[in-house]
Amino acid sequence: MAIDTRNRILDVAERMFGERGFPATSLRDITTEAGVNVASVNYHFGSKEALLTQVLERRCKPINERRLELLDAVEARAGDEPPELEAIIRAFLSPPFHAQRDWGDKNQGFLRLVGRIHSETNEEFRATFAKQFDVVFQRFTTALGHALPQLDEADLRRRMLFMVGSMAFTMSWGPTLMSRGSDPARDPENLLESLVLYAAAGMAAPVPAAVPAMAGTGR
Amino acid sequence: MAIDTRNRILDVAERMFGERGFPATSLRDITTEAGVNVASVNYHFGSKEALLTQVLERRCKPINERRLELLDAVEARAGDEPPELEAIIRAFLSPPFHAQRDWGDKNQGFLRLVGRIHSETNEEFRATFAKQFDVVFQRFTTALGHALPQLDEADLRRRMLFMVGSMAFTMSWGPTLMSRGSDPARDPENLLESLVLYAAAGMAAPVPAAVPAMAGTGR
DNA sequence: GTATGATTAAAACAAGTGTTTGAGCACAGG
DNA sequence: CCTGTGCTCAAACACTTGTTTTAATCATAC
Repeated sequence: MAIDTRNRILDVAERMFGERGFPATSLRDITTEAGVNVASVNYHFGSKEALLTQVLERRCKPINERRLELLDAVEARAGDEPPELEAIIRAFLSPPFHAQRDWGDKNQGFLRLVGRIHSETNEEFRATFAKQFDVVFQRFTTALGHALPQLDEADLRRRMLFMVGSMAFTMSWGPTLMSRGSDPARDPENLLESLVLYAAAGMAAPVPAAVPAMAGTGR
Repeated sequence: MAIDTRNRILDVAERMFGERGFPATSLRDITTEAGVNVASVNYHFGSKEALLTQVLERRCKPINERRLELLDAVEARAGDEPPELEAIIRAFLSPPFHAQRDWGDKNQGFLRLVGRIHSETNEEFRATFAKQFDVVFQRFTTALGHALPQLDEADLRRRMLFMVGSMAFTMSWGPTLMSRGSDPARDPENLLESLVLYAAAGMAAPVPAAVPAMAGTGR
């Protein structure tokens, strides 16, 4: 019964944190819906924040492992050549989207949760959480740098920021905002393909002409 | 003194909502820092949520008005031709970035708040808030549709989602994440230019299922 | 001067928060 | 049988939340 309670809490917490956000979800909301006692959370996890950590780790670990797997494959296939831009981006973006598909619709709230992490937790927690992504981010930065040698490091970092932003936002609100559209727009696979193309084009955009801080834009 | 109290509450609330998020910020946090009584919030604004509305409106209204102004200018300059893609995107993206510059550093928290709105408020509030953007979104959708006739509506909407996502994420966390980088990376003007180029290239990316349109497409 | 209406202040309100407690249960191994 | 151990439960804990109340204060017009 113990492992069962644990998982029921994790499932409900994942969904509710995703739907309402972390601070706006109370432990009683979770435990009531899960049909367990309030004290179970502190018994099994220690605290509300520790519960959030567990919720995130359970899903993020396989996603990030998959990302690295795919990147390994891309780099192996490229040999000594610089790897293909679109393939790198797909290796980065597809695991979370496929996770959504694999876990079924009922767990789609998790992707919203990931999108929220960046804006709902305090700085310390985020720093801890970000460690899970350190190696992933490092590996992909290097790979993208090889595929886009014309970009300096600042440009590369900025564009990765843009890519992560569109990914996080899409995972958070894509399903909701697209729900009044046609069927294909809701299909995660189509959404992913669109995003890959968009990000690849953006990444490969011409480098800015290094504006000396005052070009037009008067106002 | 009344208007003074109001503004002091608005300023502190804007910053704190941006830094910690809406649910995580208590009225007592705000009023203590602002040096006013707790009851002032309910006296002057009615409720915590109404305060958030006021905070947002005070900043968003001029931003959206500026967006429409700039779009008008772009369309007027284009005449009967389809307007230039990059110009449309710049009309959409530059006002919030310039707002950051114009309001000074102490109000930079507001942009984080805007980025957070999409993830920290309940559905009803967001719907109310989104009305402020209805006309803006409609106008820009139309303009982008003219500049990118090869995109069907679903693709266009998806790519606008991506663009808004990278914008929101950048405004939320760009300054934080870039703070350990070099100086130019932190300059809002450079960040904006990078984002415009990135978004323009992404918007103009080849459509997935369509015939491989020849590079350039004349025009 | 006082009267009037707007603004502030301290205090209390009811409800909700995360967490802790200690009694109770089931069930293993002795 | 009894003794632990792992777990669940209702209750209470101390505290914070947004909001309301009531009285005091202020500026201003009569």
